[in-house]
Amino acid sequence: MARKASLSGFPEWLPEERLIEQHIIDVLRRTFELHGFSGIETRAVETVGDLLRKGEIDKEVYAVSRLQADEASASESGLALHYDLTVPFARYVVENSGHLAFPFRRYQIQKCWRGERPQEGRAREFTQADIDVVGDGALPFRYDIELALTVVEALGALPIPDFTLRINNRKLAEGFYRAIGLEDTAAVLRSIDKLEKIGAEQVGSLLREEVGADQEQVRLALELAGIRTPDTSFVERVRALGVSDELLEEGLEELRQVVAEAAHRAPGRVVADLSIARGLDYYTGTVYETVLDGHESLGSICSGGRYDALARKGNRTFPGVGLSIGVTRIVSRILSQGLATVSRPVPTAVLVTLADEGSWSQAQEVASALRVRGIPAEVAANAEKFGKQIKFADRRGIPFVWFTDTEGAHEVKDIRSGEQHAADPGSWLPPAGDLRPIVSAR
RNA sequence: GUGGGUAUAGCUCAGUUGGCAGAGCGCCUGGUUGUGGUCCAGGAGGUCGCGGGUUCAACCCCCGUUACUCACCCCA
Repeated sequence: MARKASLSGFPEWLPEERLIEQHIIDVLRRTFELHGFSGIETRAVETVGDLLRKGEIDKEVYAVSRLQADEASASESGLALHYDLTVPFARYVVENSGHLAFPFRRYQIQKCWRGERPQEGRAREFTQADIDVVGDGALPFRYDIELALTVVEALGALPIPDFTLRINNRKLAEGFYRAIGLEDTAAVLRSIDKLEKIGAEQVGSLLREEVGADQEQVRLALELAGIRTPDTSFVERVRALGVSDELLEEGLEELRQVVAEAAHRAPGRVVADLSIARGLDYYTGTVYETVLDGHESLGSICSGGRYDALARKGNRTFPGVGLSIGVTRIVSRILSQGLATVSRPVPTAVLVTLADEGSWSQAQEVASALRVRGIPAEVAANAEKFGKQIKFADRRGIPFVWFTDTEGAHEVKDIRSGEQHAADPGSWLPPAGDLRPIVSAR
């Protein structure tokens, strides 16, 4: 279950829990690199000016300053911890544009900080795993498809339940709402975004109150948002609403391409969901959101989209498309619901015991001989009774105990089965499943 | 920021009308004198979140406070 942290919202895991988190980070990194994304790390702080440029909510941002602040440290003033990885990446692209080859694809797995009220799945300090592709001036639409397929593969390799990647397109939504006379698309999207949570009727009231929509506009908006298909059949259903608009058509075609290819390459994992809005207003095309099936209340575990101007430098613009995976959100749910298990809680595979106090050095040689072949081993610190040394291993979940008698004969015991036999430190290997802790879905 | 809940042993939790601080699990020791786990016997372990108040007497009642937690908001 989810453990209390000493400070709410700043989770700290036990070793066996951390093994699960590390496994997830390892899987994501491996998948991203298989798809050719380069890893980068950006500093923890940005200037407040850079962070707020995207119009985020400033009260969530943690400011950073020295306790003994003085005027001389003006260059350090106005620093704050980043609350996502997109804004720092945008700055990084601008600063290093001369050294990067575009389109540039990168992954970035780092802590982020937001000063909000914590709950399960929402921490103040959390890890995000981002992938983005950014172009110089233009970025082929095809990347919108590729990014979706990459995260589907990455999430599919994690010890989590089935998930659904829901995809929509901002052009489609904006074109549609504009065509039916709803000009404040941002406000419309904010209301539509609540559809799953509060239901169609309440959203209808919201639309009437917030944007002054009439009966017919509410009907059409709700009809559109109610469309959810695992294939390209959403296109006909949108057309059947009888609304025509140039931007709407463009969005329809883009979404059709993404869903067609995704349905082909990752069947069952992707749906066109025209209710997906995404709060952030810098998205300009494809938008993604991912929920764990049966864990919808947890919220999105992976979301993102296309932005025409991730960054600007002089008269150059850098369009991008990217997704963020909420590592901490996923880990906290895995732990609270026991969705995954680890085969043992420590890295150690073998405890090398001591027959007497004088054999410590010899035991270290045994351990070294094992480590050379990649077998994690540790040596007992004292020549306690064997019963105690075995118990030491048992409590920690170390599966094997090594004995060397005074004549130098070696034996290894599997303390789960109790089996014990002669073994050679230079050639013995544990079963493959016991070499390292293994994380698996329950 | 708004509203609800909780706080007692390492962990999970009892604690009656206000009357000596409890259980299970875990831990330590011994039985078993250098091969654990089961069993038996014994043992250690507490600022009852913190600060006030009422009372002969407070874990219990009252006030305040802090932390945790759930929901709203928002999001990964």
